[in-house]
Amino acid sequence: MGVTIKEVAKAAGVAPSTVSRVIADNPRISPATKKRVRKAMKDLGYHPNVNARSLVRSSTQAIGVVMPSSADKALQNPFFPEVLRGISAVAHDLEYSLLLSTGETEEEILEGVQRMVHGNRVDGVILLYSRLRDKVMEFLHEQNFPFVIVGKPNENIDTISHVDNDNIGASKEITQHLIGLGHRCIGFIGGSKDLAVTVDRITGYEQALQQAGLPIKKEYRVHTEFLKSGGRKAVHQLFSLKEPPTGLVISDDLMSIGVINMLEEFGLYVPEDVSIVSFNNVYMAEVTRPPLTTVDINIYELGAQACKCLVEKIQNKNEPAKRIIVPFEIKHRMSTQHLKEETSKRA
Amino acid sequence: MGVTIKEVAKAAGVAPSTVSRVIADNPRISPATKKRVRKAMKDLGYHPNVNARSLVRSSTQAIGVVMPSSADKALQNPFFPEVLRGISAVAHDLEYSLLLSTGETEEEILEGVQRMVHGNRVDGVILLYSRLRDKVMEFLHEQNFPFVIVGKPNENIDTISHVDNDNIGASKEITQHLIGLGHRCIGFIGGSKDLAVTVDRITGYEQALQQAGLPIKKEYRVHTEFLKSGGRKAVHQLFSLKEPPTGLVISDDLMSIGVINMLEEFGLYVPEDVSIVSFNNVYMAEVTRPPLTTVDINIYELGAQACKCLVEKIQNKNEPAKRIIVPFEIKHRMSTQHLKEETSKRA
DNA sequence: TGCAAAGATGCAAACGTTTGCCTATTCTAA
DNA sequence: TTAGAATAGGCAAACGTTTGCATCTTTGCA
Repeated sequence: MGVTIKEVAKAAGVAPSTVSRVIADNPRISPATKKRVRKAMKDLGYHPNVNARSLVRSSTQAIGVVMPSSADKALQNPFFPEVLRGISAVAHDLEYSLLLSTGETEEEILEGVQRMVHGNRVDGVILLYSRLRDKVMEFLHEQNFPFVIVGKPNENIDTISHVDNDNIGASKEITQHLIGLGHRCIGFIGGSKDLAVTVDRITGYEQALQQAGLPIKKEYRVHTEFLKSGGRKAVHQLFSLKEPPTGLVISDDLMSIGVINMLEEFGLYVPEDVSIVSFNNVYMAEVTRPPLTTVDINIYELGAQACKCLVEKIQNKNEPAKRIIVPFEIKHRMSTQHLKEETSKRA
Repeated sequence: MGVTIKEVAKAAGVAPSTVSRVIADNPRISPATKKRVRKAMKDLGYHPNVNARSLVRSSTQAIGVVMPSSADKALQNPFFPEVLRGISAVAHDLEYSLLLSTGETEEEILEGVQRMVHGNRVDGVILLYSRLRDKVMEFLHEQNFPFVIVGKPNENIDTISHVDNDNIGASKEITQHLIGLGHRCIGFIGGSKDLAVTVDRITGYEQALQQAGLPIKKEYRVHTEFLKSGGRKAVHQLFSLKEPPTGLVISDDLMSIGVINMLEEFGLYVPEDVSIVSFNNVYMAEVTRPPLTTVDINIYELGAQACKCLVEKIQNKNEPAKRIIVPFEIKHRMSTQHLKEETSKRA
């Protein structure tokens, strides 16, 4: 079907090996020959067969991208397209292909990844999530297969390359913002505690509280998958406390939108009644009502750096494990305001 | 590095070809031998090298998925993760891998696709968008390479397999819903007219208007990329008309959310002042305020069908071109209401 | 008992590259 | 003039499979 290197060789009157070297731009081939061969390639519409190449080089020019389980709605989070955009940009530059892997269950995902690495389909893998005792991560680690995590590994943090934000710092800073506005009762809403990112953001939140001499109350913390019925109940409880929070640190913009909606049902408005800050700065955060004060974690860069880092690791097997921290930036918008007098008196 | 078929053969005391046939579960191999070989495979931890296999079979078990240009924010639309989820599910079942392709510009995307097909990286391609005179589509079509479009091709509709909704019907039906609520002045807000989906939804909208004896006014139609500054201006204009619309058909849920926000700035509330219906039923539509009345186009199924259809085409080269219509369903929620008296008198 | 048919397995070529090593030609310099 | 280096290119093996065909056993049946 396709035209092969041999046909090009014949057309150009050289040996296949010469054509191969022309493709690789090997200096041992004279400029004149190169020109001739290139013409033949163009004339015949030649394109190298990557499978054959992969076979002998035992390296595909491809990297696997592993998404979290698609069972939950988390996948609908614009985080993923955006990080993919970053990965894709540098992959394209470096002439790498992207192999995607998802599945409904963790088991399915693991299968997919195993197919990828055992079958020699990819040279390395990017993990788009980081959860406690993750099978996929364990598998890659024990296979000693090149991979990098977007986020922060829960174990082996020094031997696993990862690119992350300073989530503790970011969370601390944005919580301080709330404190600076006079809030004293500040709640935290986040996803599963198995997610490293959740843990870090709680830590930062608590650090800020502590540093300001504010009490850390367990009942101010709610963990919910993604605003499903269970989530509603939790938020409802939070605002049924004798002393409900006046400020909320929320781990994700999309959650914020859900919470704002829910609060409105209770007759509570943002930012008049409760101030909200969150994370990620997805596009919706700008467009929603009110626009969200949120920390921009630079998702695109997260992806780009991860891809760059992975390729370095692939090309040099004993590149040391790296930890790359991409800077965040707080976007001040309309979802927070100074604590109102009456409410502050209440405290 | 990896263990090869030869080593397995040696371990099992058979020829490589026998091992190969065991992998393929060829009936010519006796059950006893199969068992022995399988044991050897397991013991040695054998996994076939897909590149070698692809080379001789000249078929990778992979399909390419082409996303639209990531330059605009459209990629942040949950449509894509969802359709990917559908594709991924059946791909996983059929043991196909997914190769992703995006790019900032159309040129970049085309490059990516060419690399995919020329390099023999994929057996077929799914296009996740359909726009007028699209280079990628033209390329695939003239190469006679197996592909299917999610959406509706603008040209060669009978020779290009595609899976789509009845967007004309859906749009007509949802517009009729608005009309049924007493609305007489109904606007349409959608994306680029180059997108087949936009055209269809306009058509349905106009059919409903016409059938109800309502005038079709050009000034009621606005096309905007995605709620950028230009979009704001257009919506502003729309509501500065002497007779502004009381109902809006919007081509995408995310747009709806933006529009609702914008209207609020003008002191207009949904659904009290203007009723809104839109398309897609993304998860946000349920959670936003007010919850959106929208047509559920069953995005997951769109993806699943596309993948299934593509694989059929791959496995049987002269499978005829198909057109698959997945049913829609209108989700009635809170973004519409009966036209208020005063307003209807105005007309 | 003999022989064809069926059953089970092996041989080797082929897929399209890359690359280590060899060869032939041209240069350089003593 | 010639040995040796430098330059340019070719040969053939190797990568790990699949598969058409050949081969060797059995088996069944007359």
